[in-house]
Amino acid sequence: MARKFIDNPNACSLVHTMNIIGNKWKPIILYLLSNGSMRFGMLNALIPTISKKVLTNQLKELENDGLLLRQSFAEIPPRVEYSLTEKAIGLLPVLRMLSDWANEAYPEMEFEQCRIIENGKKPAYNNV
Amino acid sequence: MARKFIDNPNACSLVHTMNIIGNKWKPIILYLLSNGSMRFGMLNALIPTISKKVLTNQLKELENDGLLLRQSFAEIPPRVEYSLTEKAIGLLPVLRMLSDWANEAYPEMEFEQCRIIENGKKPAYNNV
DNA sequence: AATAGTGGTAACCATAAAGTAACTAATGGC
DNA sequence: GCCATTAGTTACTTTATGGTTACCACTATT
Repeated sequence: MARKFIDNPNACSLVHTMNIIGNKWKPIILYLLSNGSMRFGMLNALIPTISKKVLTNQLKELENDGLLLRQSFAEIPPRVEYSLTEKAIGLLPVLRMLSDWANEAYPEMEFEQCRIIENGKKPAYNNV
Repeated sequence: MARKFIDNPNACSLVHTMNIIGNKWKPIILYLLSNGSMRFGMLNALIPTISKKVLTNQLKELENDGLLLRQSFAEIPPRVEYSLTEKAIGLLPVLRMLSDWANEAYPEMEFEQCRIIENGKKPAYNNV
């Protein structure tokens, strides 16, 4: 009877990290918040290809995982500010390394602007 | 008329990296290959919760992105060895940081063994 | 003659993730 | 009275991802 799990502590913490940040939008969100807090609408403007529904959802998950602080102000119209927690700040150098790696490993690519999914097709990444 | 792309070089190379390794299986595969080459069947045994179809597919994508070398030997029964390229080796310290981060950020968790999806439910990560 | 062993592939199905459009609450300004 | 504003939510549809089972090729062994 075969094992039904991965039996390796390092692989497992890696899996855990990837479960938290390893998707299409979360690293971008964290990166954009690295210079300070930002409102929902601003995040949506900087990532124009994400839908509001999904952005809401990603922010909620990041908050639940302890990476984001959500501050809601009792104003009309509403104002909500998102900022990084200490946990997330500890991740920033790693994110930086991930992006540096792409620049080194794929020097022929120019990462000026990127589309994130256009018309439901891959590539999720595309130079413009 | 709104932008349809993300206008930030650092975010874009980050997106690119995550498109390459930011999914459920790829970081594990790379990690397992960090000690040397390995056969298809061995990878499958060490990641018992992945299906052959998906493993094949992930290996193919990693090969296409220049992270894996695939060596097929003309033997019966067949033997195929996968190993990391230089590009992938450059990624290992980053993977290590990702896993270290999880250990620091979530000290209450014990990453001994993990299940990767059970019965189609999250959590994708689960202590046993 | 049947079976085991390896690294797949094909057809088909289930689930998860993401997208779209319309809608809401509460207030200020015209 | 009407519209704009913001941060969402809801219901519904589409796309992507992953899983299951069966099958293949080729040889050695029983």
